[in-house]
Amino acid sequence: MSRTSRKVEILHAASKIVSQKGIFNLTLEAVALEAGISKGGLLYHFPSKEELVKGMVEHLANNYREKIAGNASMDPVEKGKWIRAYVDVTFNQVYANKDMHSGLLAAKAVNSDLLDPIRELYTEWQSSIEDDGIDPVKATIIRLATDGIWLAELFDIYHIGDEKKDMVYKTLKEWVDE
Amino acid sequence: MSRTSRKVEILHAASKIVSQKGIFNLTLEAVALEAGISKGGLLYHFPSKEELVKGMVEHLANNYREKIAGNASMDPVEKGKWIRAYVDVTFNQVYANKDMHSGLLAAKAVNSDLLDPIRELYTEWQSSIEDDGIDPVKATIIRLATDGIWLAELFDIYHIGDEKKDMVYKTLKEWVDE
DNA sequence: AAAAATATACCGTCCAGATGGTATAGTTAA
DNA sequence: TTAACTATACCATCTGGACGGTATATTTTT
Repeated sequence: MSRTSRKVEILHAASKIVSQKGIFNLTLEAVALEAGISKGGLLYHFPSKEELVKGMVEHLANNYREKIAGNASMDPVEKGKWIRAYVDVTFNQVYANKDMHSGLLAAKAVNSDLLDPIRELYTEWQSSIEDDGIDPVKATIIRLATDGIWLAELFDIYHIGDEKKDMVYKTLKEWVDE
Repeated sequence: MSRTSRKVEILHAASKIVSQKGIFNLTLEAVALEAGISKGGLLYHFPSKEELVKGMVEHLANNYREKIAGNASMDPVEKGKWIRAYVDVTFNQVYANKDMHSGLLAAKAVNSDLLDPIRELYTEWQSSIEDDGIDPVKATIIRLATDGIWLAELFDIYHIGDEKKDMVYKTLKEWVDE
């Protein structure tokens, strides 16, 4: 247990650095400092920077997958449960999204192959969503719009206001049930 | 003329490096090599790496703005012309999109403030789109879905197939005219 | 018009500092 | 005692960018 939790602590420290100071400041020393550990200790857990980023991506991919699957499995209505889960989780889980932001940025910068777990996630979700009993094009557009919100937030290029965000959220959910 | 075109050549070289080799390989030496210039010559045109990235962002922001404005101004129908222009340009201008990708990634990595011109772009577009004679929530969702496509492509996390992309495109444009 | 001065557009080298990673010695817990 | 974990010292490499030059075009002065 101690091993696992230490690792997770380190991953959180790494995420924090990426989101607050940018990818270029994701140095081993900075991560060690933020995690309250020595550089040697950090390298004991993650033998290279690439392994560290790989760990970030895998961790967040697993979390996200579980969260969406859990949400879908608790939905009383079968039709459209996956797209509803995707929309709900993505709109409302702000904290998890920030992890996603950091992981994506770090992986894209360090080595694009590290994004594979996320690609798998998306492939899974896309097929669940298309096989969800509602019009697949409409479902895809709903998913894309949801992605548009969090990806624009990731880059800080456009932050939708709270009221407008709410209206978009409601409209998208209505479309699922139409 | 020679000054301007040299600068643009350098910016293209920088974009190419970012898109092909990632942000960590955007070094002054690599850009100089790709642009067929010496490091000293590069630094003559862009006195620091930050200035180089700033140049990338400003260049692509201006190009994009002109392209969308041009498209909107040539639309015979007033109602919905901005959202139509946004959808058309974003779906169809693949080359310009790649520049956008590189510029965003570089700016986000080097210094978030460099993204300001892109933020302005989005603010302008958003207000044009909302003041375009069609339901603003619907228009916003159409824009978000469009963003979702190119931002997912930016990260290589999800590439929509051509036929599906076409169907999404058609559906979005129908919604504009409904 | 000739000479002098200045500006523009480059080039290649050098270096301090930062960084990823190794080696190694020490500590704690089972 | 052993395995899990931590801390420190160290090294080789890379990078931004400062710097000193060169060549050519343009302007100013005489």
